[in-house]
Amino acid sequence: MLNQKQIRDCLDQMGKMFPEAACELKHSNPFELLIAVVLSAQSTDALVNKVTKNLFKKYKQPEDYLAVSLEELQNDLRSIGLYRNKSKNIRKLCEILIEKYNGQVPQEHSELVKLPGVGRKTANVVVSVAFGQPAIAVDTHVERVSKRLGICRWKDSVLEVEKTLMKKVPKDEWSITHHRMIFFGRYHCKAKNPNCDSCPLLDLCREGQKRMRKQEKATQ
DNA sequence: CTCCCGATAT
DNA sequence: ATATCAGGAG
Repeated sequence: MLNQKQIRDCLDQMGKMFPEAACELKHSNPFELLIAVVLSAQSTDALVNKVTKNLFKKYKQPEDYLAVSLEELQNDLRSIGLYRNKSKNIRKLCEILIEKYNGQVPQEHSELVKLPGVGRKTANVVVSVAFGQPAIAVDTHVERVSKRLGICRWKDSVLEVEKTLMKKVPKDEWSITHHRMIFFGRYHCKAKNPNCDSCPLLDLCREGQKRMRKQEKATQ
């Protein structure tokens, strides 16, 4: 396991590698962000942005999602994948926003997670990105990077990963750290072919060193 | 735990 | 062909 100073070194290096790390889901208000994050489950930002470019022209407020048939919304979301669940969730979610929240996106994490299709990770992204509250959303990248580096244990749940990060990282750095880890995971410490060769964190990374040894063996 | 699911990279 | 993608619900 990495100690406090080693974790600090990791985060600083990630900051140098990706100084511009920020939310890549295109949106112009909290409602659009909420929709985009719900759509992003098990999909990619690039694909979500492609779909929302047209989607947000057609659907500007919660009422607009209820004004069309379920089939029409499904058609508009088809290319994202998981589109049946997502269509149904978004319709119900819009209904609740209108009935309970005056058509606005609630700012409280505890309220957000009550919405269909919104779990802990999605709520964390919304409060952090839309409302500036400190949060660490643990997605597939944050989880993989934390486990490879040894910030947490392999068997830890996503909630345990989040708790560890919240304990090890100062609260005023939660949001930026979360984005740096995402960028590091998405563009460098990738799931398939991580760039261990050119990784400034290699001396700190047990998984990276294991991979390098394996590579060494294979090229003999 | 399984299911939902199309697009993309490898 | 197969793994992976800003997960959530049953």
